[in-house]
Amino acid sequence: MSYVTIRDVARTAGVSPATVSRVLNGDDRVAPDLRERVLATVSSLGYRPNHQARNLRRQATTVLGVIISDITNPFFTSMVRGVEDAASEAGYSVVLANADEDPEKELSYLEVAAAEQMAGVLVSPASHETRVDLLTDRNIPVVTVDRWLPAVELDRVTVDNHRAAKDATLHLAEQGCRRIGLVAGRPGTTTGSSRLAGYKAGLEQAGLPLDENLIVSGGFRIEGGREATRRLLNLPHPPDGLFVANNLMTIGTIDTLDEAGLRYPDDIALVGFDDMAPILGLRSAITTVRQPTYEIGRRATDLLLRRVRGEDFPSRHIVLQAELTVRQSSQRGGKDAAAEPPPA
Amino acid sequence: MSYVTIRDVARTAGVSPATVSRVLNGDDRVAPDLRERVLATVSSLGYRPNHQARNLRRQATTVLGVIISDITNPFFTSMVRGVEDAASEAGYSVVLANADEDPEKELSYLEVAAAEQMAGVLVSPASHETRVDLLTDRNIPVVTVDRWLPAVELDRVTVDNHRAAKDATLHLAEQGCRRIGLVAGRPGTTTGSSRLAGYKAGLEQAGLPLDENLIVSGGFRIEGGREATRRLLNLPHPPDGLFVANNLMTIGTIDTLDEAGLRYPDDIALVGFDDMAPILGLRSAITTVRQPTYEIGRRATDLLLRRVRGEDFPSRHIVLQAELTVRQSSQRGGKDAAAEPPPA
DNA sequence: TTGAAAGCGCTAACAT
DNA sequence: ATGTTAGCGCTTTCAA
Repeated sequence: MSYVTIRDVARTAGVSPATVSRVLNGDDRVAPDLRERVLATVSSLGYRPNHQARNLRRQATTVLGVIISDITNPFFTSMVRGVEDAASEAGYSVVLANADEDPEKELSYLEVAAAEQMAGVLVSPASHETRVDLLTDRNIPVVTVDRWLPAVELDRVTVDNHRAAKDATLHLAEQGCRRIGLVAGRPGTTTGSSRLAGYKAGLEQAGLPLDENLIVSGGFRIEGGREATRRLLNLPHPPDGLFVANNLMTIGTIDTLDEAGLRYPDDIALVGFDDMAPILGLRSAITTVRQPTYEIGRRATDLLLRRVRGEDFPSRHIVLQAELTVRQSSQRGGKDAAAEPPPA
Repeated sequence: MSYVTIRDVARTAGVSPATVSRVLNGDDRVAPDLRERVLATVSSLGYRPNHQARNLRRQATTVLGVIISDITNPFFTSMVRGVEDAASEAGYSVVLANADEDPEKELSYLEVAAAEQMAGVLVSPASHETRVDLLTDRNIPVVTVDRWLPAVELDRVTVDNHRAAKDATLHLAEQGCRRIGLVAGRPGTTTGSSRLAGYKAGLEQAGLPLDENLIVSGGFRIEGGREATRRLLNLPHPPDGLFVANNLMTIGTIDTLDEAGLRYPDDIALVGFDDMAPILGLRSAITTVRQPTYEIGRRATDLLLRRVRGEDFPSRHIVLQAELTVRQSSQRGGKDAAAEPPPA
């Protein structure tokens, strides 16, 4: 209401609004003296451009949206670093929205992104029903990260969840586990089902029987991990190894094992998915499948920016590799396993 | 370009744009049959309002910004939950920006917030020089959270850092520590200096001498905590107790202590600031000062929304209490201290 | 109760 | 090289 507009600058500098606009947008053909005068006026008046107006006129923004399924998960916050670096190099800014694994919240943020005409959006879908069409219908490019939508043909960046889960399962089998339990992820997400499928493939390749009782979902949340682990421990034939399908659930699992007085790997071997910043990798020494989180963010953003710039190409599926990092929690029988007991 | 505007709806429904606008904004005085027709057309055409245009006209948005100083810090992500709940109840959406403790990044997000004309902004300032004037000059309400700006009179929500740090220090003294080290926070933040001051006050009250060598800054980051702890351990007279001024640094400290083969509380008593989601409180059993993160987010947002709605009142300083939660890492001499050694 | 018209701040086509 | 003008999509007086 009472702030400086491009008109004010123009009047004060004694030029037309168009000239001010040109200077501000780096248009070459403006006389040096005028440019000088405009710039001086801009800073003396403290002029700040109004993006809403600019965007409305240009029909384009330089803001990228990231709709995250759970902001308390370090996987995403670490990924965001990669997004921000890639975006800021290209002159875009990034705003985040937290869907909190709630399809309704997610929907409302998709609507915000559409209504705000964001230049492009990165989504980690909370379900298979995620309404990305709200964006694509408006020609707003979308790239899915981490998870993807089977029903929609879109660019995506993921890790090879199937292989990683199979590796983890095989590793447990190699350590001598015969009954490997799975604390599974959220049903209705591709990560959840790929890791489940990889687990099954691992069992098969190891020649171990599949026991459905050994599979319990923890919904990718800490509390879910806790409950799922309790259920598994209370089984008539409890597992001798555990593969936990994400980092948050691993926290819940560790806590439950401690509660039950079970030690890993001695009483039960343990492999998690995703590091927890450096935390899980620390003194807890949990074997985990490590994802290249920063890289995921960068690659997804690079892809998104190409779409934003109007490039047209068949949809790309970038699949990065996740690596099993073996630490103490899964190493059985080795004399090193209990070599360095953490302080009480 | 090729999407549905209010004009299209108007034309198709056989009314004027003004009428469509009225229906969409819940204006009473529209004939029921027209309202009916408009609504039907809106959904059949798949019309979505363009916020940029609306905001430009109204000179107001319903988006709140949160500029976070470090998104990988669970303190902030947990706080954001409170922000989102309070905002969505009031019909506002929330976008986050990560300043990453970098004043330049922070500045660029302040500019984004101003240019996007956000309704209000929550800021946790990265330094004392944070340019909130970019917002306040445009009459965009700002509330600072966690940290505040001494040079600017603004609403703020913080915890009583001085008292909390004093309590932590006194607790260590009571456990028999005579040389209490401080892994201090970022200089140039109020949290950093309040916790430092509280530490000094605690020493004084405990009758312990102040030794400047025992104070090393870790800049609120994991790596900083690691380095600061190393420096403290290498002192000619190393500390027998450690107060670490935030959660990320506590991770670094724990790691360094482990590396050095030092056990806590046996070799050195340890108190951290902020829980790390539930992680630090888990089997690591670190004594911490716990902040009411969710509450901080809620209260700050409630305050911000009152300003957004135009309420005028003297600037409020809400100070919440942080509580010392005593766990094993600081309890010396007690027989319980090493009762439950975590599994290797 | 409804419509016509103006204008939010900016940019871009057109004119000079 | 610079200015004039129109208009992005929407809301809101004002008039009818």
